[in-house]
Amino acid sequence: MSNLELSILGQDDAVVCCSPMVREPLDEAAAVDLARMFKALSDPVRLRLLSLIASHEGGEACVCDLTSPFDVSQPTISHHLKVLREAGLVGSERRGTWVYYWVLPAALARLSALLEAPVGAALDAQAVAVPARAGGLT
Amino acid sequence: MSNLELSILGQDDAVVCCSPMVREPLDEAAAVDLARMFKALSDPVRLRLLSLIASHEGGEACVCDLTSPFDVSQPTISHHLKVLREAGLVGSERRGTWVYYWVLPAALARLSALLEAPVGAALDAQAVAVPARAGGLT
DNA sequence: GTATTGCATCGACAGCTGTCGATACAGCTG
DNA sequence: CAGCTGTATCGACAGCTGTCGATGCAATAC
Repeated sequence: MSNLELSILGQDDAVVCCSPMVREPLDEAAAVDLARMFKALSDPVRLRLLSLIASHEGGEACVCDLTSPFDVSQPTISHHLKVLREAGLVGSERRGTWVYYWVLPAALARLSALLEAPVGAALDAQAVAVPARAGGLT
Repeated sequence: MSNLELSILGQDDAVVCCSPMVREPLDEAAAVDLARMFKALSDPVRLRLLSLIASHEGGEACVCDLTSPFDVSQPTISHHLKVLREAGLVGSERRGTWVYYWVLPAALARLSALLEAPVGAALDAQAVAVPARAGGLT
């Protein structure tokens, strides 16, 4: 990974943020970047981990809180947490004996905004699931 | 998969919808279900396909429009479209010679809502990325 | 009918992913 | 110091994923 995390975390340029993909096609670089984040969300254990962390008191949880709810081994949980961290979705820090994880809301917000459909246009498109205007496509 | 798609599409029960995972931990069933959708978004080609479809005139696009922008073969595009379809993210229909795909906004909205952080609470949590309350942890 | 075009499916294969047990490391306790 | 507990890393391995060329099927054109 090296400094890959930084490039992910430091993403404040508006290239991707706040421009739902419904508006204009994603360029390849943005797609690669976003796909990496979605891939981190593509596992049930990681999704539950994320929600456990996010919903935990204080917005953070130590690994000791995150291992028992699952049927998988501790190394596996540690692996999944690493994936979430390298995707820029969570932050972590050791405090004494325990390591704490917390969600990085900006990352979730970025993904959420991307998927956020401009309700007007998009819903119209679905309402006419079989658009009558097929004529314009020939 | 068989009729698995239906169970995804027919999801109007409020179990998952509109309850961001920040509020309460996801149960395993919901996590498995959502992970399947995120997995469909976890590939750069599929993300770009989705945005090409969504941003295309009329909210739909035929496969002929979707093959040329990529460096991968036509069977590969077809495969990715199948993944998106089976994840319940897009719909498709053959009309004459061409097959058209369109985005299912409800599915995107569901994922978007899930990731939508209750800005107040979550941002607080990040603001204190190194919480001052570490004292309670020793 | 045959030929052609658009798209899907098949079979194969390299590479990635999730999982485990074993082990190493960090920090507390005595 | 030694011992213990909480996490991370390592190495291995089965299974999944993305990709391809070849092929099949559907609809139009001739």
